[in-house]
Amino acid sequence: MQLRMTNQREMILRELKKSKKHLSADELYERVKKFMPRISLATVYRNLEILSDASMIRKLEISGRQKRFDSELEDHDHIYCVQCHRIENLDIGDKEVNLTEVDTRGYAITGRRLEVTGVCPKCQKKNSKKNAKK
Amino acid sequence: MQLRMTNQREMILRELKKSKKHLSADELYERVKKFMPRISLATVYRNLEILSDASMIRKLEISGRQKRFDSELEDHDHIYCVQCHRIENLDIGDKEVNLTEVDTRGYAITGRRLEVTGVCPKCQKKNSKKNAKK
DNA sequence: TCTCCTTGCGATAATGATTTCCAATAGTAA
DNA sequence: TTACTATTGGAAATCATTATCGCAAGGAGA
Repeated sequence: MQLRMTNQREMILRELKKSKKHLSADELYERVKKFMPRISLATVYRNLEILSDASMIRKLEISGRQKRFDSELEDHDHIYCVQCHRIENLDIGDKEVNLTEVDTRGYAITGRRLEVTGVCPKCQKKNSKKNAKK
Repeated sequence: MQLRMTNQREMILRELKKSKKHLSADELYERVKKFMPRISLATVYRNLEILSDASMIRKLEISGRQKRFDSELEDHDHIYCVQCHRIENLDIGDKEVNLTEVDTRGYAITGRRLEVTGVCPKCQKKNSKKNAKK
């Protein structure tokens, strides 16, 4: 099957790259709709799937209900707020675990990442306000 | 609120511990149903939520659509088959990244895990058969 | 024991995210 | 132009999960 770079597809890719964040399909839909008011949410889903199959973007299978997509193709690590579900990149420098020393149970490794969970500064602030009220 | 250890709750906990795998709610439902044919899927969901709130089990927020649950409470690492969605534990020994040396962006850290993705031995075998046919 | 109150149950409806279906449209190649 | 195929928008369907509801069960206290 031959891929066509349609306007919709191009716009989706462009907006994802522009944001530099880990957007969900409907967040991206809201952004793209500003330029293409008639685009369908199904088109966004469809193209995110196609683009990640074609390795032009990356699908993050982390964190709860919604999938998130990333225009950064390199493996990198994430920190994830358990409260507001924000995901941010984590720079751990050269401290990564050397997998060659680990028993990987016969798997053919395709990727790796460190997922750290926690409460982000914003939610911490929110929580301390709440607790003060009580 | 006072927790009662009902038969259903006990059975769910027992089956999860017995399996030593990372089961989804409906997989667990199928197992428990063998002993309690009248149990409701809602009860399984409800109790998995309650048990993980009570820190008696752990909810894994990884891998695709379904949540998975684990009776192992300690933080540990996983390897995940991108093809059949199997999850297994990964023992990386003492080679873990020391987070105190990492900029965690002001997050209050609650957990961490290394996620390695790959193709499991079974799927590799399946794939080589397929390719041979072609 | 009887009564009140709370917790938990099973069945089912509702929800939210994602996927599929389908008829219409738009690129592409001869 | 014509024929073919990929892609679209919109709506319906699906899948996992959660909420609701009426009822049963398990104390606690009179």
